[in-house]
Amino acid sequence: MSDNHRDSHPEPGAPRATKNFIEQAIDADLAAGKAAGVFTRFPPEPNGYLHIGHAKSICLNFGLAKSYDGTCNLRFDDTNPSKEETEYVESIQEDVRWLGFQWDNLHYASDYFEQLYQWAEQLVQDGHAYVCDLDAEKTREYRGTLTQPGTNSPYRDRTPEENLELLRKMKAGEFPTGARTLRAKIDMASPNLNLRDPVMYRIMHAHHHRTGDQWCIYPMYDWAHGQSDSIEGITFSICTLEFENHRPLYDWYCRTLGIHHPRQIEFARLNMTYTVMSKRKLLQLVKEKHVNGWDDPRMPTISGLRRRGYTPESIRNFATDVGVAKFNSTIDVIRLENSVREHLNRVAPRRMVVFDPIKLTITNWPEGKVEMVEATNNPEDESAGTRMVPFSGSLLIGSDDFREEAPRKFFRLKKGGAVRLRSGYIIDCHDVVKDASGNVTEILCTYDPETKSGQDESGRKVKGTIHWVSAEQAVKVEVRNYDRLFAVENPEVAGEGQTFLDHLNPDSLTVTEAFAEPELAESKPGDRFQFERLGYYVVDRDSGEQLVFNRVVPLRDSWGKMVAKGKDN
RNA sequence: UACCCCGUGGUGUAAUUGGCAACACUACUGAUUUUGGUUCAGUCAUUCUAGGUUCAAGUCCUAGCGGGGUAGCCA
Repeated sequence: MSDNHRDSHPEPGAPRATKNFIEQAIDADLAAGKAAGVFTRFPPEPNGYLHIGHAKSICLNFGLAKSYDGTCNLRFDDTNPSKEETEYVESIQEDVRWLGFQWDNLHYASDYFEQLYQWAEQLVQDGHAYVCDLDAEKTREYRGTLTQPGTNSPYRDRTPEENLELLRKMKAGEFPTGARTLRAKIDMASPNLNLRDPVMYRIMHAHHHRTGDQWCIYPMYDWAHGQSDSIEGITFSICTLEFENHRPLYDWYCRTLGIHHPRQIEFARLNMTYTVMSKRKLLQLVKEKHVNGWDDPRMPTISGLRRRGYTPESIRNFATDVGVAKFNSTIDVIRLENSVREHLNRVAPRRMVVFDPIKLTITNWPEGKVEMVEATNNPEDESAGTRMVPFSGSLLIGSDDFREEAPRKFFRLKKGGAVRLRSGYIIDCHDVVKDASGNVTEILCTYDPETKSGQDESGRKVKGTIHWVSAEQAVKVEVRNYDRLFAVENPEVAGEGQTFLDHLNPDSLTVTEAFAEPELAESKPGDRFQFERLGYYVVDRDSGEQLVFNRVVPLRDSWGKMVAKGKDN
């Protein structure tokens, strides 16, 4: 096992150097014979799209199963028909698969509704559950507060016979929505509010995405989740911290029913800077059209990251990298961006694309001549080979790469200076052409024929290398430069009368036209490239006649940093 | 102010379970470079505080401080 994270490019679930607290707990249980193996599950509610936080949980659950040679199920926690939709069921499966995981079994909590009901009758008959007629408001009043104990429901002491009859009538649809509940009979004075006679079933005359109108009573999370785990033979039920207070109830149900008892272990959910992670807020962003759908490349959803150009491998690496603990931390989004940079640096072919172009004419180039020059596809990977790029006397370069007058530290092209054209020749700038208002419209250079890339024996050295395209052969493309969706580290912190929406970054998307080397015309949606000296880009599915590229993430830019700090001269 | 959980560099995670505080990322320096990318080297800590146990405490004990969670017929 390597202790070096940098050379670990894990397959799904590959082992890491040190064990996290969950693995240590598993080791202990396994050694003590408390668990027969590692059987986990990923249990999303199909009421929204999966996001990067879920990715952490997916990597954890599937990863644990893989490294311990166990199994991991995908189970939809579909116990609330009013929120759940088939659309979400499908997107979730797609996202899990795309991340590189395959579940051993696909289940739905709704598959267990009948079994759950049988167990409910058992609890009723054993005097562990009762039908309560209190409405929602009264139930809350009777529950007490954080500092005061609750009081017993007046319906708490109904006989098992009476309860059974009422429960059957509830199930048969004889009462309206919200009229009654089935509650576990535990302890209204418990300091843990989850144990103050929690509701097991509520009446909802609603259409369920899978069971249709078969049921009008639906189990609550606590009543469904642990039992579903139990039925599936789950041994370690991994969930997030907010369920910690639910564990005593989880245990109570399994113990009281006398069924297989998985161990629930909680870990801290992922928080990340410059984004929001709650399903409610993500839904709001979509519904109010602050973004263009769930898979908008600015969204932290798996589908958004996919469209943004993130690779599954980079997300898996990120998940392993941030680790698992119980401390409520916030991960710097830079780490996510780094993980995709690190991967794409190794695998993305390089291409030259010019933004905000300015014309550059080579005055000593033979009229009309086009020369094909050889360019390296990826200096990090020799097997990626080379490609041919057309070079001519009429070129386009980025206007950022030229200044008529420039400070000492400006290594790019300036009047009277020289620079290498990537994969081409060294050129010397001797003059510029300006329009009436004094703006440079054309740069005039000569090229040095002795300095052709790959066969340069001139010994000439220049400080800068810039990219370019041949004006005639360049392909016009659309570029969508995405940036962070929010302008502040923690959008949740909003001032008086503000919401997280007030922190949306107005510059999260900048669309521009750019000029690409012709090779790029062949690319298809999903293809990823490094635009040399600029960043990583992916072909968007919106591409048609004209290609559309999304910026995954820019390259590190130490020059830009110097400029920002005023250290550029 | 009830109960539960958590406090280790700027960030996140470790520390053979009582034995030299480590790894990664960021930031900053420098080197290399036909991408101001990549790569390489270096720099950055009173382990929340105060006591205690011990030859030895990030780790164990006590008290305090700080952060998070919990009062859905949501999950």
